[in-house]
Amino acid sequence: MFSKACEYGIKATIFIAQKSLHKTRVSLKEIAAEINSPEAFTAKILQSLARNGLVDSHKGPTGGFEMNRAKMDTIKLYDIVNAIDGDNIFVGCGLGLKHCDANKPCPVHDKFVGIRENLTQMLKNTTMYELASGLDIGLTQLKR
Amino acid sequence: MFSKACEYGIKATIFIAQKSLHKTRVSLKEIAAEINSPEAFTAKILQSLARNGLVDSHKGPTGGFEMNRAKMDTIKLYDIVNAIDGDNIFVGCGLGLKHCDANKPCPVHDKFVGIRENLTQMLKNTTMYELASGLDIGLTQLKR
DNA sequence: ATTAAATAGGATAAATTTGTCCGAAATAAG
DNA sequence: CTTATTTCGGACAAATTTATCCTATTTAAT
Repeated sequence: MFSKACEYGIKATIFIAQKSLHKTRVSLKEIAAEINSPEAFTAKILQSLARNGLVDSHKGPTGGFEMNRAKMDTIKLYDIVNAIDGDNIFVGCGLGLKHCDANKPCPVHDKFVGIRENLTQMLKNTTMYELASGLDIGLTQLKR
Repeated sequence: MFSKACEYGIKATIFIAQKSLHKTRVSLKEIAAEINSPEAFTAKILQSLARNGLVDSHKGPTGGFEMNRAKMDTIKLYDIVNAIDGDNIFVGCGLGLKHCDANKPCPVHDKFVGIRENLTQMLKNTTMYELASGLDIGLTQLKR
């Protein structure tokens, strides 16, 4: 459903947010170890998220990644997915047609409308804070 | 959501089924032209679907692909997707974890359960006949 | 039998995604 | 100021997906 890059990006962001709940900055190394992802590849994804303002990064010793509480409430899962995989999953045709809509639908158009809407709304309604909290209290996991 | 191969496979199968409604066999060339797909690549996909018994193929002059009415009613969109892309989209973890379930859920597990179930049920409930009919009466399209 | 038309299948190539390497830039601390 | 630590960013490499090419096999028709 999501690209590998997006999976890593989501997991990394949730972990960063969880640590930020405790005012702790995390390094790339810690992140990659925690979410079990290739370090250099994860770095690329985090750079992109940082450039897009979805996480904050700091260079130098004691540097690393963090996310303030305001962002945790503002930024939705949707924003992470959209930043990494783009909006094709939200708006594109299920069969890859360029011009597919209610007027000129592909054979699966109507079948997909509802599911896509559910997915989009779910992602748009899910805050990073919510995901970080669940992880923080041990309700959810990022490994295995 | 689906791989390119899967998109081509779905479109090709629907077209084959539609033509079979009129007892007409279609060649690879016609299929690729109709669904706007690379011919040789489409051939690979159709070979695989034929090996799996999802479409019937015939060699030689007047040969081509077809699907009898019984299969149209039996075979679901689910079967096509499963044959080409496998079952990861139906059963795999949204974040790619190997061991993610209700007991040890990833942060998005609960959020995805419903959506995934909707998708699976929809694909399992959609027959090739239904899709072929919609195309046949001009309600849907495979191009553009 | 011969021919032509069609799918089957192996080998290969191109494109994209995933992953690695290394030097540059920033910055905290002594 | 120097050093060590960390992210940044470009170039490169590997793996996977997508796409092509060519020959073999099957089969209908003459």
